[in-house]
Amino acid sequence: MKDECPPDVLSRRLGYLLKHAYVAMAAEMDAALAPFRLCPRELGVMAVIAAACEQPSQLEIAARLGVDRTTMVGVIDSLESKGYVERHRSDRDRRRNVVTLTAAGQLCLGEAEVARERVERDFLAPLDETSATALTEALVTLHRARADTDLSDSGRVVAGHRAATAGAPYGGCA
Amino acid sequence: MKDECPPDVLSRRLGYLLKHAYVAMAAEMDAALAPFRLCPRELGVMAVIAAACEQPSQLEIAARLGVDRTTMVGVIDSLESKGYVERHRSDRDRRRNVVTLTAAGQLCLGEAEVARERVERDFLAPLDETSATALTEALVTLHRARADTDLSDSGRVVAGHRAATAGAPYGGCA
DNA sequence: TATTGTTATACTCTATAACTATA
DNA sequence: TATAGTTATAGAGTATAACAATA
Repeated sequence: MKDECPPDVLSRRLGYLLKHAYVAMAAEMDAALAPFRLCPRELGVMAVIAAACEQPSQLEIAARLGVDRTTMVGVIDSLESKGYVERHRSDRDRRRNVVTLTAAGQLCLGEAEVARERVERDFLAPLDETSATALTEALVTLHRARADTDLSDSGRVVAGHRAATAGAPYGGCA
Repeated sequence: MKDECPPDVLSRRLGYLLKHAYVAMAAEMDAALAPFRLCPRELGVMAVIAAACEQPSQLEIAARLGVDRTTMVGVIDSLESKGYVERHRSDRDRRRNVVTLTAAGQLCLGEAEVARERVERDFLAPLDETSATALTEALVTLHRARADTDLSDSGRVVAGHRAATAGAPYGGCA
């Protein structure tokens, strides 16, 4: 087991750090949500539904999460098969599928959100409170800055997102 | 275009923020490295080779980057086809493929690293210097904490990494 | 018997295009 | 003609298992 000469070629690179932070968080979130038969994306869908004033359609949910509408079909299928959501044809516009939480879905959402918050707390546990807050605030600032520039560039919030994620978790190689 | 009622159901969630920060960074890195015919992972491989005291084998490079040795074969194939690296059988142990940078590879690495640093600077541009430093330091702290616990848990640095990334960039749904 | 590199295979996730129905 | 949902297909990326050469 040989040690590296410069103690860290990679662990000072922002891309490397972000990637590994994200992967570690995703793994812990997957594990924490497994008892609820949910993945992080499904929890996100349910949270979006619960937070919306008017009941959102599949397309609106997809847009807010930055996923394709064809992908959303499967996510809703999965949630519906578990009894957490229901599809209803909109009366106003019969093309739209309005998605609502069932009672079981609302109950599950509440418990799963507690689990999610615990994962986030545990994840930040190695940091003191000042650093943890600074990290979160910095990420929020970066997220807002990116949302602004994306909007001014193309009018589409998720522009650039799709291309970057095409089957390539870490950035596809040639 | 309807606005959400609570201004941000998702953008206060740590998982969401980390995911989007990583995806945005990966997209910009991909674009910045494209002129060099490199992807971020390939740049990482070259950086690891350049930083190692003794010339590393494919397996050692793979271990340091946390990727499978079967995946490393293709990465080295790609770099070799571009003339950036060469494979040599180790004299000491003829099973090992020692990977070295070519002159073209060293030149390319130097220029690509400049591009990478520019991407990282641009990415942090929306933050003041204090926040940018705090973000980086927090990520380093979290990374080290995770490396420590992984080591004490199983003796394997990349434990948990593999399972989390199996074909599921954002955490696979059932 | 264990390790390194390699290949082949299967699986997951995503995007693209095409189809249906509604507007 | 355009939009919402759906389906089928193809593509990228990874892990798994099996194999050859070497230790």
